[in-house]
Amino acid sequence: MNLKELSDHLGLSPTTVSRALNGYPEVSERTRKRVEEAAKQHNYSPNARAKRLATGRAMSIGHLLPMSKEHEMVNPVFADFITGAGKRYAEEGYDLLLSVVRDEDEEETYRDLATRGAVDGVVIHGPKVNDPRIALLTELGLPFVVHGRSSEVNAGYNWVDVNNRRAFERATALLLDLGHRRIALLNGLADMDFAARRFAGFREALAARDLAPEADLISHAEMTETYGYQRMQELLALPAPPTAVIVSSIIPALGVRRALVDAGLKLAEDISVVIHDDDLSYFRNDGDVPTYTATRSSVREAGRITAEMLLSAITRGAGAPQNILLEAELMVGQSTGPAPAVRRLLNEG
Amino acid sequence: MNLKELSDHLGLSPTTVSRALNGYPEVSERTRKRVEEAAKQHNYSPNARAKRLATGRAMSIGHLLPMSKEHEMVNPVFADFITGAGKRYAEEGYDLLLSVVRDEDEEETYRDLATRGAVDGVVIHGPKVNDPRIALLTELGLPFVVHGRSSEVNAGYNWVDVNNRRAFERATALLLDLGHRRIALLNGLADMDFAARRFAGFREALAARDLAPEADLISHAEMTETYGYQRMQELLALPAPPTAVIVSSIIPALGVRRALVDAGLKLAEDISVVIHDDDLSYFRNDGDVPTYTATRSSVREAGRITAEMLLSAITRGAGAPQNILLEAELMVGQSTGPAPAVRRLLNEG
DNA sequence: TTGAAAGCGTTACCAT
DNA sequence: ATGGTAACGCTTTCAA
Repeated sequence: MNLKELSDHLGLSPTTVSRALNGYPEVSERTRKRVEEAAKQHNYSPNARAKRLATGRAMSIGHLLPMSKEHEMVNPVFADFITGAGKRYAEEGYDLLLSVVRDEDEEETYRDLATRGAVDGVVIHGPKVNDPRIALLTELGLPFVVHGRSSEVNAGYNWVDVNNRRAFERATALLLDLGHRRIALLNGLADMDFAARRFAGFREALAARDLAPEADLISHAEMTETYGYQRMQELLALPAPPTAVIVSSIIPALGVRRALVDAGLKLAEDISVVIHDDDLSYFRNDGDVPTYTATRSSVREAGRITAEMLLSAITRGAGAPQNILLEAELMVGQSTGPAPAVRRLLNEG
Repeated sequence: MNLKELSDHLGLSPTTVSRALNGYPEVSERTRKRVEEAAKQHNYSPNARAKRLATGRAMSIGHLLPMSKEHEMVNPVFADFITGAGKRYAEEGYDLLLSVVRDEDEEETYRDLATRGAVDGVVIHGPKVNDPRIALLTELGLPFVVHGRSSEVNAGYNWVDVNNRRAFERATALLLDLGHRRIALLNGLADMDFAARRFAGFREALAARDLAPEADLISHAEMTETYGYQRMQELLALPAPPTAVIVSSIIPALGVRRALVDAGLKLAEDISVVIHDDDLSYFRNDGDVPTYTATRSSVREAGRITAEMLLSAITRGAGAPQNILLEAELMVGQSTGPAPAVRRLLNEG
């Protein structure tokens, strides 16, 4: 059933029926009631295709996941994020369009999306330190929000990010306070913005105590379990192994744990491990496993906030760029102990 | 730039330009060339909203993820699957619409999607043993493909599934051949179709040797690391613990490994572990970690195949239901050894 | 408060 | 081979 049929059936004009259904004030309460009931009864909802053409709005939001040729992994955080955002879209009658786009045809895909008018705005995932998509979308005039930031881009733009720098500064400071001096960092790929900010926080905590990061304790790579396993083995083989390790995600942390177990080492006693876990919700450990968890933020809530910001930019117009920085919650578990040498002193004293 | 402007610019009618761009045969080669060049130069692509209304097709496919109130976890396989499917859609000019729908407003969401005409077809994820969505979509006349199956639904419908039954039958048979008799199964939620089929394969392998599954060795739960950890501890505490364990996913398997390590047990020597891993691709272990891997299938390829089937159902009409059963590849690693008692015999002999 | 009619930007039918 | 025009199903402007 379409609008014309429904209005014929009611003995009203399509105009009035449309108005009644879209909450226009100039329609009488009596008519509105009648129309609404008839619509429900005949299971009518306006044809999305016609509505989109008539209003000039796509009523959909694009979520664009970058995927380079070498690194085909999709961030696990994504599923949770999209759940939160999708819910908000649904409330406002928007659809969520998902597109996995390879780096190489990035520009074409974005231009096409804009000129086709398939979306009213997009969310950018996985921003690099210097991400070309921001300039591109600005040029295209397509409203967007970045999930994360792109530090080397100077222009203003909308973003929602978690305070990665601060989270890693606090985690590092925690370990330093426990007496650790050789702290390893297993970070994500160096060109990812979140990884750069985490590294910055790490460096700042050290600098505050006049310490400098040691190159052989720092690594950047895609966050797989294998990475954690192999890297931890390398670290243990160093002349002076670290007494503590900060891991950028739960996935490589699983590998780290395996390497420690293989080496017969005990968490918190022989070595301290701090994990940052945007990802933890995915594992649903219910507070059980990694007791050595350090920080966590609600990924789903971030999705909701991002959606909110984008919808606002679309409906209420661009205005000044909006930025929201979410603070990660610090949780300290039993796998963070004093440095071995420190504990020896404590025991002796 | 829209069609009218482009055609004015070329001194042609919109009709001709549209035909040239859509590959109709009745347009002269010379004109087509001219039109194509002008379109590229002016960065013209037809407005998706207008096209959709004119053709009566949404040119988009919905992917519908169920999410119950209690179990908010999104299957990690999903990201890979959607990448494969999305690529195929893009090739055919279709957009991918993603919707996370809660069980409670399932019916309303589906009806709305159909009457709004927002999609030309949908892919159903995470089917239950008896999934009401199949009857609903059939009634709505919306083309669909199920990723997985719904065993207790008798009507025909399109599906793409991996041979879960066979994979678990083979895994179980492998362990039985190695001499194991007390084999535990850590399965997914009992009402999920994939879990039911895996259990069926497990039972069949036992039955083929006149063995029956033992209730205290079987468990069904959401596949978290915690589940693997706690369940493995329960199993080890049994009067007669299992000599082998089959785990339905890599996630709980990580918990199983942790429990074994905690208990001071060695894989393959003290206990055998077989993991089924649709999920493994996500971890990108590059053949390193779980050497105790049993089966694997290419999730991305499954996505592509599913997309292909749905597009065919949409464009070439419904026809007879299509079904594709993908075989899982069996890989046996070093963590599957003979049963402890068996090995003792071998050593003594 | 209601209705008629003009758009939205395509595609597709019918002429030429 | 090309063009005029209706149609797709809504929203929105202008009249009444």
